[in-house]
Amino acid sequence: MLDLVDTLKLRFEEALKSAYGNGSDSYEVAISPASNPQFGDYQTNLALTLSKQLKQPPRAIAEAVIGKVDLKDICEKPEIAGPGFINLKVATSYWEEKINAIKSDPRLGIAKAKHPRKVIVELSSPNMAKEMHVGHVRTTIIGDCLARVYEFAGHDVTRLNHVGDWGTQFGMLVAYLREVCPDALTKPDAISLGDLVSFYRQAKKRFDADAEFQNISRQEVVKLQGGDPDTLRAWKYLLEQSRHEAQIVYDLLDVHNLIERGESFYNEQLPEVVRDLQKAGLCVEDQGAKCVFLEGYKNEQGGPLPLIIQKSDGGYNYATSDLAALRYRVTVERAEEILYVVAADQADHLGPVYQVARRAGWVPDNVRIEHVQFGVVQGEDGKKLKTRAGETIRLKDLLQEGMDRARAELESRLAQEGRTESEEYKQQMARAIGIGAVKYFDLSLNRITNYVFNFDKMLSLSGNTAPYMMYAYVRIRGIERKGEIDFSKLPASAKVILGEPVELDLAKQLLAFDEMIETVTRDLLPNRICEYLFELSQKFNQFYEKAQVLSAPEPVRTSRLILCHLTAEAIKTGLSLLGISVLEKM
RNA sequence: GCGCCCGUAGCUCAGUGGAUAGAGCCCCCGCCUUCUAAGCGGGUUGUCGUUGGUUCGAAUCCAACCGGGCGCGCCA
Repeated sequence: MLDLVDTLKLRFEEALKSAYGNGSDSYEVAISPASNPQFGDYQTNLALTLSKQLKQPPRAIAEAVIGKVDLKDICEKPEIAGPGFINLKVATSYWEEKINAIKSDPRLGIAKAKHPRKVIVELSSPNMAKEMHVGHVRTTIIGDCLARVYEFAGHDVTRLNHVGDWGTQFGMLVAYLREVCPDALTKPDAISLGDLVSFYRQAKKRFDADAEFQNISRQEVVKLQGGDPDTLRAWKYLLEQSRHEAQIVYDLLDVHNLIERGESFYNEQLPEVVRDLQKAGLCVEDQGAKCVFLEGYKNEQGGPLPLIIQKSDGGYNYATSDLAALRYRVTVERAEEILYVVAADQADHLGPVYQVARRAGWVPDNVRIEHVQFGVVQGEDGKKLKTRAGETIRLKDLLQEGMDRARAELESRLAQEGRTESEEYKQQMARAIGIGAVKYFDLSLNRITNYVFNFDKMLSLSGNTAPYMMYAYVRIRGIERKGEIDFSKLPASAKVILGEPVELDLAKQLLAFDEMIETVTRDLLPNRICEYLFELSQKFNQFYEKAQVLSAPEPVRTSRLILCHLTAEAIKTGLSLLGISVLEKM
């Protein structure tokens, strides 16, 4: 109810002006949801905030403002409580009017953005020399979720997959394969990605131990960057393999429309980036490397800390390609908002990159650049999650285990209830529930904090989990089936009547959808969506217990059917923002 | 050593300037002749890491300290 909040704000600002005259124009009135339902729906603490400025006790201000404010068409009489809180209880007739206004709108009354922004979400970004592992799950899921929310809000969204497809890691791999498995570099399908991963490991080991091999690897990098056809072809085969494997994971996660634009894309722009920084007077040569010294960062001795943009050997590192990427996104693509969905441990890398880009004058002031950081996925030991053997966990395996566990649970449940479902539907259920549970668990936690990965908790079917939301949805579909009703064909003339408290609570929650969307685009916290959906599902389940739908007399029956319809749309839409699908039956 | 993030109920976590700090899990009790009980209702649980400070008001802002995670000059 963003419009209601705006209206309340305006009315209180007018009342303030009329009570205290000029000078009160500058008073910003904050309207917030009531801290406790017993106090009503909204509250304003303006009397407390302005007490000092107006040199009056809060309660006196509250009295004066209430005497002036006109809210008859919206609320019951405002009440003053405690030290000077003003509590507002919105009239049921007002809620009825609002819910009836959106009753046939699948967007729940939410308008698309008046001024769509060009938004780039950088997400996933796996290292193409390796398989995707558990470390990629958060960036992929959170990034996709934010992209979906921005799309829903009507913005122009690009999901950029900034893959690691360049630099030393590939030189090293090509050098190693040239030696032990030359076929891999000339035939597209000579090795599998699994082989590639073990080759990568061996190559890395060799690289760390063997100076001669390091030289050879660096030469391969130079060849690659210089466009040597042999090396380039080998590089392309490696990428093909890797891409194919990554696609399996993206399909499982239902993440689409990724635009792969890796580090290699910016290769040609790197010299320009350095020249730009030189022109801007930011570039300093130090110990043979080209650097930009940072503001607000110190090195270990407390001295100035540089961001190295060109190494002493003339090569470039990832700071340069990240600068090139940022410059390209802002100056060529004209992005107005760039979200970097990247782990929190990169804060000391991205902060300097943003700083240098701004100091170079590439980024207009109104462009929003955010490091959407997230914590580590930990094992039970509180360290980065690994297998018992100390290996990284493949993302594909992790998702498969989620589906397997969901499938097993489902089978035993169906057997217990003597139900039969088609194999196709069972697969669909196992996937929706298994993948949904993994995604939901991650998205329901505040992204900033680390979390301990726990399959049992993740796949638990009660509490704030995906299945709880999906089940509420299934219950609604059940009503539609049982009553042989088509929600989309309910009579246009029918009205929602909010007679019971459970109906009123449900309607209010439905009308809060727009506030949730706004919060998420502001704070970039997907857990707010989960919180909203959990409350919505709880309110629906309470409604379901206390308010019989199909057996109710008209016009209550149709009124409740409309509420069911709207709730189903809200859950479906909300889950779709998380990238989770709904089921007709469970 | 320096920097960033985190510390809230037995466990997992919400809550980032306002009223008596919330939810889920766990545990106990009650509710299926009625739209799927993967549900609903009721009950127990707190030095908000510690100590100071700012404020009419602090879990929330500031400082120091303690504990945990992560990172730190030419890998990405």
